[in-house]
Amino acid sequence: METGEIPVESLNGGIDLHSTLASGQSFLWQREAGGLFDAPNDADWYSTTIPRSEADRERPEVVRVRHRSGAVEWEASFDAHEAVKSRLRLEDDVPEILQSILEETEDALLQTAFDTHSGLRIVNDPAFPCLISFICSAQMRVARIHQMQQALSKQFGTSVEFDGREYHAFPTPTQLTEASEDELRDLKLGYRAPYVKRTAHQVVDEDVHPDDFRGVAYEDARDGIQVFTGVGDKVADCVLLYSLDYLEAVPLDTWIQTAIEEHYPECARSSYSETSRALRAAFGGDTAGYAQTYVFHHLRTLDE
DNA sequence: ATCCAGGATGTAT
DNA sequence: ATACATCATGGA
Repeated sequence: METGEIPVESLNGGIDLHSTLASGQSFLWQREAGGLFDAPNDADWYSTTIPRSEADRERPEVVRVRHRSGAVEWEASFDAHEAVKSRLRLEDDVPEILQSILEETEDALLQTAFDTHSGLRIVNDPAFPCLISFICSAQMRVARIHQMQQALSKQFGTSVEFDGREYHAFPTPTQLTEASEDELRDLKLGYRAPYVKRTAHQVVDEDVHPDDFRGVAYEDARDGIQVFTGVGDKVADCVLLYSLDYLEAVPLDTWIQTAIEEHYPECARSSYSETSRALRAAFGGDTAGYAQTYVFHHLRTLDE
């Protein structure tokens, strides 16, 4: 086992692992003790797997992290320093980003969301698992989306032992093509089962991968990634924001639509694309996704 | 029971 | 382009 720590407390605004990993951005982490959505304990470890390479079925790597005295501590099956920095976007200067957003829009909701959830960061998930996660997200609650991804991993992913425990990698595209629609429905994917199966086949048979859109102009990438079955504007934005490095993406889900009605009615337009442009501008442009993610998490947790 | 959850698809207009 | 029904599932 390799270990390390990455200082984050005063650097780039620190991190709240629970807010970051259980706020409906990523569905690929779990808590070592207890359910991901149970009340958090300060010293909890959060674990996930990392594909070793593009090749299918190679033994995946395992990493776990916790927040300790001003640092992210990690333990892993490999030297995970760069992977942890990348997966948690530890190089984002979050205070600078949030302050920059507030300079453009002096807004009580944003201010409250930023203050209430200090340490919330945007994640950087691997693209295919992120794509499947958000295809499954349609009309589903956060906890159940997470449950579905864990079920997919246990059923179809490669299992690997680390530090005496068994972990399950997210299935590769090929592994998912070998799942039948009925098997996917047995995992409670419902009508999303054929979307997942068809998307996996697109990756394998048509040689198109969500990573292919990395670097394409934002709106072109959002349109382009909708070639995958089950991906519309909103899911496309989630994949761009939480996996492909597009911090300007502002997924317009039901919570954000309500927020527009109640807080930003001047941003409402007749199409997703136009509303997205207006809200993106209101949320400070290039890093608008940070504002979106804070508002989403804030509104969704108001009753707690 | 009825409504809703990080919506998308197929079809008709 | 836009409007509508339809698609599973479980919790409130």
